[in-house]
Amino acid sequence: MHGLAGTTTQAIADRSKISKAKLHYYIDTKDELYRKILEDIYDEWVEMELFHSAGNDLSAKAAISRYISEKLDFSFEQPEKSKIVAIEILSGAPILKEQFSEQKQHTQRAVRVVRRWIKRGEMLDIDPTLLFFMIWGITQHFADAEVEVQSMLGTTSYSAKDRERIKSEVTRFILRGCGISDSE
Amino acid sequence: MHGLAGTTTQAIADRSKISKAKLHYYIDTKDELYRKILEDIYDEWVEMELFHSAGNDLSAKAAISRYISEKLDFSFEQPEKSKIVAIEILSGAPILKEQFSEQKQHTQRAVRVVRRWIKRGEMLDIDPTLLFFMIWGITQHFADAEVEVQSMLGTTSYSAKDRERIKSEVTRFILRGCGISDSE
DNA sequence: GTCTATAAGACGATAGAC
DNA sequence: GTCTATCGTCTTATAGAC
Repeated sequence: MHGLAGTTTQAIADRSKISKAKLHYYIDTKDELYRKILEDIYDEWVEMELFHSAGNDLSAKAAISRYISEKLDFSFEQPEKSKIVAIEILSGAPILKEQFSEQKQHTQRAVRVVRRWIKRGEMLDIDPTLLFFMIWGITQHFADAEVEVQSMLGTTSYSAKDRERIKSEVTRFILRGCGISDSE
Repeated sequence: MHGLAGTTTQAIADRSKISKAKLHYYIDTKDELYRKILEDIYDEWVEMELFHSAGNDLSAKAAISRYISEKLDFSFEQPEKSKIVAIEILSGAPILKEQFSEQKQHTQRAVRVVRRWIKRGEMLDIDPTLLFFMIWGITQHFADAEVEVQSMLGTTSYSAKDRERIKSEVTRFILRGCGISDSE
C-alpha cells in the first residue's frame, strides 16, 4: 500500500495486466482513478451498519458484538481497503473530507441508539462518539498495522484460529469496557 | 504527512526555509534522511515504558493508567510523529521491519509483567499481546485519524478540555476492559 | 480498442562559481 | 557553506498508426 504518490500508473497497469496506454483509455488521470477507488471503499466503509442495524430492537450486547465482528472480518479479509482509507485520512483526508458530513449523519443516528441503551441501563454512561473511536481504533489496527501485529504474533497471515481468538478477546474486552456483563 | 514518496525534497527544503541545494549539502539522499527520521521516532516510540516502568512494584491500575496517559499525550502533542510511523507500517514497514525484533523484546518483558498481574488477581486473564494491540490501536487513533476525529468532535484541534475528557473516558474504558475496578 | 512512440514536465541529485 | 544552473531519470499523459 503506497497511497497516490507511491504508486505508478505503470504498476497499476502491470497488476491489471494491461498496457499503460490502455489504462489511460479507460481513465483520464491517475487522480481521478484514485478518487473513484477511494470513494467506493469509503462508501462500503461507512455503510457498514453502525448499531442502527437490522432491527432497532437488538440488545446493546448483540448489536455491539455484531458490529465488532463485522469490522474485524473486514480487517482480516480486506486489509488493503482499510489501508487505502487509512493513508487518505493520515494525509489529512484531502479528498474524503467533503464526505465526512455523510459519515457524521450515520454516526449521529448511532449516537442516539447508544444513548437509548444507556438510558435503559443496558450499558454504562460512555460518550458514544468516543466509544466509536475506540472501536474503530482497535478493529482497524488489525488491518493497518498488519505487519507489526503479525510479526509479534509470529505469523505472516491471520489463521482461522488467530481470527477466532482475536475476535473473542476483543469483543469481551469492549463489552466489559461498556459495562455489559460478560456472562451469557 | 505523506510518507517518503509523497514528499518532495523541494517541499522539505521549503519548510526548512533553505534551498534544495543546501539541503543536499547536509544530506546525501532523500532515502537516508527518511530512514534517519524514522529510526529516531521509532526509538522514542518503543522506549516509551510499557509497564515495566519506574518500579516493578506499580499496581496494574497505576501502570496501565500511566501508560495510556503517556501514549495519549504523545498523540495529542506530536501527531506528526505518530503519523510518520503509521505510514511506514501501513506500507509494510520496509525499513522498520528489521527493528521489530527490538520491539519484540520490550514487549516480551511487558508480557511477563501483565502475566504477574493476572496471577496476582489484579486483572482478568487477557492475552497480554492482544491487550497491547488494543491500547495502541485506541491511543494512536487519536493521532493518526486526527482529521476524522476532530471533524466529528466539531473542532480543529484538541482543546485542554477535549484531552482531559478523552483521557478520562479512555482510561476508564480500558481499565474496565481489563476487569480492574473502576472505583478508587 | 489496442499498440508503439514520444511529448511534457517533475524530481533527485550534482557541478561549479563565488 | 551557499548559490545558480543543469543533467539525467522517472512518470504521467497523449499522438497517431493499425
